Amino acid sequence: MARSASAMRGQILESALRLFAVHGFRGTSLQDIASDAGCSKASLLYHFAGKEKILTELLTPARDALATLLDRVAGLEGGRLVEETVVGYVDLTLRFRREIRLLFEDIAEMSCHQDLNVMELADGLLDALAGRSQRAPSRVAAWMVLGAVFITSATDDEVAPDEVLRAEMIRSALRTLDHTPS
Amino acid sequence: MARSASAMRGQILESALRLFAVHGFRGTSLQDIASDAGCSKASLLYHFAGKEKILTELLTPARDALATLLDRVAGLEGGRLVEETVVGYVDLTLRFRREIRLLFEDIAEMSCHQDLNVMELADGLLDALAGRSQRAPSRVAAWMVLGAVFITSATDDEVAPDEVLRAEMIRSALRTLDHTPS
DNA sequence: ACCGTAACTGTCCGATCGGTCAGGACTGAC
DNA sequence: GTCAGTCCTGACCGATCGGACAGTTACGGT
Repeated sequence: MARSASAMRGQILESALRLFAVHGFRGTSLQDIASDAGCSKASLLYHFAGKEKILTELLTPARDALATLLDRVAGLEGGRLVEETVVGYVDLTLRFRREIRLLFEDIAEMSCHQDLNVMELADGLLDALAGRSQRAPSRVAAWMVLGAVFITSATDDEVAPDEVLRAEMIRSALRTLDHTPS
Repeated sequence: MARSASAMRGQILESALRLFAVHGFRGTSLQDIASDAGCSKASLLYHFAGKEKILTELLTPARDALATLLDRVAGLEGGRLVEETVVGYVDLTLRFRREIRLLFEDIAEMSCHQDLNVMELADGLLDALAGRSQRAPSRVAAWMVLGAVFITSATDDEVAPDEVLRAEMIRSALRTLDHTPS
């Protein structure tokens, strides 16, 4: 029995992060976390005020890191601003990969579980976007376009009128893919 | 009372799509849908074998449209392939905007509900990525980079080694933002 | 040795949710 | 009129989940 407060807390957070990243937040019960961490459910609620507080504590470091990045680039402008922001943001997402994954797991599980097998189609789309290339740069760029268009289309309409949004999404996507217009 | 089978079914699907897009799939109960559609929960389960079947029927048109697109570009290659795929994919996401939104609502709700207010930070990040510009093209491109990096970092590691992934994400993101390296 | 306190647990609870079921209401065919 | 079949419902059920609480165990200071 981990008789140190911080030891058990750490164990709980570790188990929660792993389980959340596999089954999603809503798909993981307190009992699941407790079993994995090797303690009782009541012990969870002794260390954390509630299930959401566990998630909060899990995501706080990422939030703080993002805030720090924004502070750092606050004084910059022009090319330096964009470059520093992009590099910082990429590094940040890679560092907090598991945290981001847990946010997506609910979607992934939802898309797969149905009879409609979306994953197979996503592979085909990825292939086409990469121009059937298997090279890593092409694959990465294809993934980025897939995610970019997907998220942007879910954006509030107020960002841009539909026609502008459409045109810019297409142009930006082609730029991402390093596609020189014919 | 809609005494026609198809009328009630349509009403249920419409209510479900709207509620799912606001509260997410898991955040919407059968009772919620029934109340909104103006029928009993039991009536839902008369028309649909289960909650998941409602989601399936809601997402099937989008799935089919994607499959059709992939079929259409199956014979193409090179520049034509990429262009057709991008345009088709963008049009498709815009057409099924609400369906996509429902997939993201679980994430959005999770990110907002906490004390950690991520949305405010996301605004700041968007601003920086857009180089503080308020022009629609810059804003759209910034949104795309935000989504692209976010999703790609959650990707399976097998797509590319971390260092390659990092370098390509940065380069692709800067291309997306139409940023000419200094 | 004693005691206060932190760490931990078993047990119970209310709420909610997805789903079942027997039966009522309506409609069209004959 | 009646009968079959579709449409719809109220009531109920089992399971699960997040959370509350009283009580127990272990430990550190004195």
